[in-house]
Amino acid sequence: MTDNAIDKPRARRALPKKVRREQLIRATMTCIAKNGLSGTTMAQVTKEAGLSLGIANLHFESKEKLLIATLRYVTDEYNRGHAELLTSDRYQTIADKLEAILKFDFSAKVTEKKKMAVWFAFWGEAKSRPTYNRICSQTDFMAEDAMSELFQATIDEGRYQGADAALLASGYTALIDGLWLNMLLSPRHLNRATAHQVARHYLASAFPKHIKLDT
Amino acid sequence: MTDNAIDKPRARRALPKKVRREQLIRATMTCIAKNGLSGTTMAQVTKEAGLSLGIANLHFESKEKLLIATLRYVTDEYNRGHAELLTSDRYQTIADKLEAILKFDFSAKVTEKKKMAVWFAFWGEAKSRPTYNRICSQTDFMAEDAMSELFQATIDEGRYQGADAALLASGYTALIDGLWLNMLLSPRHLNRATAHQVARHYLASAFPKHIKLDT
Amino acid sequence: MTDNAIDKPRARRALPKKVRREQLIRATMTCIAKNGLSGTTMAQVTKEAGLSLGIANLHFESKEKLLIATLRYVTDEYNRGHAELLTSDRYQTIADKLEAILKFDFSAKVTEKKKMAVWFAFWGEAKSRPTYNRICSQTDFMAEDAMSELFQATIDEGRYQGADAALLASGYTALIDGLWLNMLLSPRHLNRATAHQVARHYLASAFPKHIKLDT
Amino acid sequence: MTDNAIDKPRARRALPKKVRREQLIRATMTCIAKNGLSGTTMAQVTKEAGLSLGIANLHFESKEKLLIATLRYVTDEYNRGHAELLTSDRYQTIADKLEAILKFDFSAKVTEKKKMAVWFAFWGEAKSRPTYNRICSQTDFMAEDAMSELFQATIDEGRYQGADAALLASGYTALIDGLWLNMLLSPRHLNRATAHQVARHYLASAFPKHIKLDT
DNA sequence: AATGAATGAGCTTTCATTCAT
DNA sequence: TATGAATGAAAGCTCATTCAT
Repeated sequence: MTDNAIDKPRARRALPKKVRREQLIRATMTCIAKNGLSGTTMAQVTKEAGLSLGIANLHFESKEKLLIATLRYVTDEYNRGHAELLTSDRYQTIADKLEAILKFDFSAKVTEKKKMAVWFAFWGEAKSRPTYNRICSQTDFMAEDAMSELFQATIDEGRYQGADAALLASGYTALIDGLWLNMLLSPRHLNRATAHQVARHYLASAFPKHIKLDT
Repeated sequence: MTDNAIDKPRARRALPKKVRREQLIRATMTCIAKNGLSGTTMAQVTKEAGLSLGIANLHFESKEKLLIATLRYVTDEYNRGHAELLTSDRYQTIADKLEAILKFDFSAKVTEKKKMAVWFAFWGEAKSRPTYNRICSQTDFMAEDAMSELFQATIDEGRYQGADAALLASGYTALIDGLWLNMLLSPRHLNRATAHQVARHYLASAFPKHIKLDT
Repeated sequence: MTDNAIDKPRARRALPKKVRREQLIRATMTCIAKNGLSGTTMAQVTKEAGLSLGIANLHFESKEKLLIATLRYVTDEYNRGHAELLTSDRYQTIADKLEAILKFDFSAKVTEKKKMAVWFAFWGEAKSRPTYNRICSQTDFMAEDAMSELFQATIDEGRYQGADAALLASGYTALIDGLWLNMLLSPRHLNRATAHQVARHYLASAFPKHIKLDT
Repeated sequence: MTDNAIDKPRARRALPKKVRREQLIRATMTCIAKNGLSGTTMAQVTKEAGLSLGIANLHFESKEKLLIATLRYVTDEYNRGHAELLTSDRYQTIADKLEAILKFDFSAKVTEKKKMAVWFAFWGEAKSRPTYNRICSQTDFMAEDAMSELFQATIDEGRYQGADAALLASGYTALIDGLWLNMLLSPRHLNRATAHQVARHYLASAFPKHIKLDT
């Protein structure tokens, strides 16, 4: 109702499907952040988008599909960013890559309130919704697997005795999830900088030769 | 004694009330775990409890209050257990206490699926529901504060150079939250034993003199 | 909205399920007669019954089930009446029974406008709705079979040469259906008495020894 | 000739219009047969016709008008065929004409499933839709009147004592309607040949000198 | 003349809540 | 205290119709 409703009065302008879809997904994100998953109605979403009630069903068939598209929008973005970063040859050293990951995981884009709100709203329902669970879990698995590989390379390079890449990756993933959750719900108590530092500590204590505490 | 005799008539009426409330709260937990927060209806809950539809409103006034009572039931139990453990003089050493905390946080009782499902269901909605947020956050804060104190004592005792108790507590809390979340949603991928081990690693790497890896 | 809404203002009186169901079915019949099948809405039906909107779904689960219950109410009544008549030992002779059938098929109760309207409303949709088709067809089949038997007995008794009971029954059923349809839609052009006479002619020309034209 | 040359530019525009209308009407018939009257949507009809959604409103103004045009298409065709047949001087004798009527009423063209489905779909709603009723009834009246005349001629010619042309016509019309209905809804139980035979019996028993049973 | 994205009234359905019993 | 039939606001969805292109 605020940002997106630029040309409200009788827009009636046919826009490309992709544009409308994104418009609606963004409105959905705003509504979920504001009112939660169950508190989000089609009427709200379309009003937020400055469009008519029927449009959401026209482009997404059902509320459920709109919600899933919204979740996918957020997870895909993360997955893409994460994968790009890990496969990029921009980073000369493993240490650089680890730093980049940390930076990415606590970047403004990734930790945008709206996105994290969407993320956790779905996670909260995931126990009873296999589809949500699948999408959320898959994102976690992919990230964890990728991190596990990177950690193994780090261990090999640094000759860290007795370090277990899989276990460390499991911990890193959980730590990130937990930090995001706490940042989202108690931003005054845990801000981005602190959360970043906490995660850095985790890596620094595992890979002291690669990650230093003072940035 | 006379106390009992006097109280009995009252107790007869008072006890059932408490029993009914707990009966309904337990049914609510089951329903939330099965159908999610928004998918839980008064009809389901009362059926699950084997009671009549009207009873829930009679004892809790509204669905919202029943839900909050259910959340409180879970968080209170954790808080009580956690506080008891930390203030107990059962544990001779700090190391024992740290071990006890780990054991507690991954005990069968605390990580019971039903309870964690309730926990995260409310967390998912917390962004848009101040009341839920308050209850969930408060639990986290209390735990984190207590852990911070314990970690400080550990640091003092172990003369861990440059260790930051608050930061470690922040990380521990986030890690626990993240591990619970992953245990709940991907139990096949992360079981209790592994999660426990991951958390132990975290503490072991921070306090190597107190926590050893091989248990 | 007229007949049934006797105690409209806040009835709130819990009535036996059977009573409510019949109340709703009768209201549905009225609405179908007035507005057609597709023109009948839950809001109309419940208003007609003088009840609240939600009540229909409470007692019938869905609109579709209410409609089917309404159809069944009409067909069952006909089936029961027809079967009773044919198995009754009230009638001394076959001729009496044939007369009774005629009388029944054009009785005020059977040819009540509301009922015939319901009947044909469903018949009109039956082509695309297997459930409607099944119920309507079954009613026709049962009547036709019963008539075929009765006609055979008539033929045997009257020694009507070359008469085919099945064919006559097929014709009688079709004739009745067609007469009802025309009575319903053009009551000024075809009234009950005339329709009755037309059917009587049909039987009289087939079984002149049993049925006479002048009644 | 010059006529053609002049008309062509006009014809080019005029013809497509008529073609489009018929194209849409045929698509509507298919949809009604498949999905019923209420189940037929503009989107379906235009898709079935392979045209764009907006086109139906362009050519028919509203769905209601398209539906009525479709009904008229079917009834007009019947009316025209019936009238042509009755006024034709192709038939030498009254008996021939009666035979021709029978043949026509059970011809493949008239009893085409799609057409009968349309017919009865409208009949089912006719009780609550005066326009539908008028069109359906008028068709019946016209046929009945014409048959009444023909039957009178038959009676006169055959000197059938006590026969009532109007009553017989009323019965014939109802019988045809009923047979069509049963053919449509239970084709396995009543096929065209049998229905034809039933109707033949009706005429044969009324006019034995004109219509014989063995064809 | 043709398109199809956009609109929004109107429908069925759900369900927290009420209250006569 | 307990019941569950009854209520009605609010939700998702459908679809005839409109109109910029």
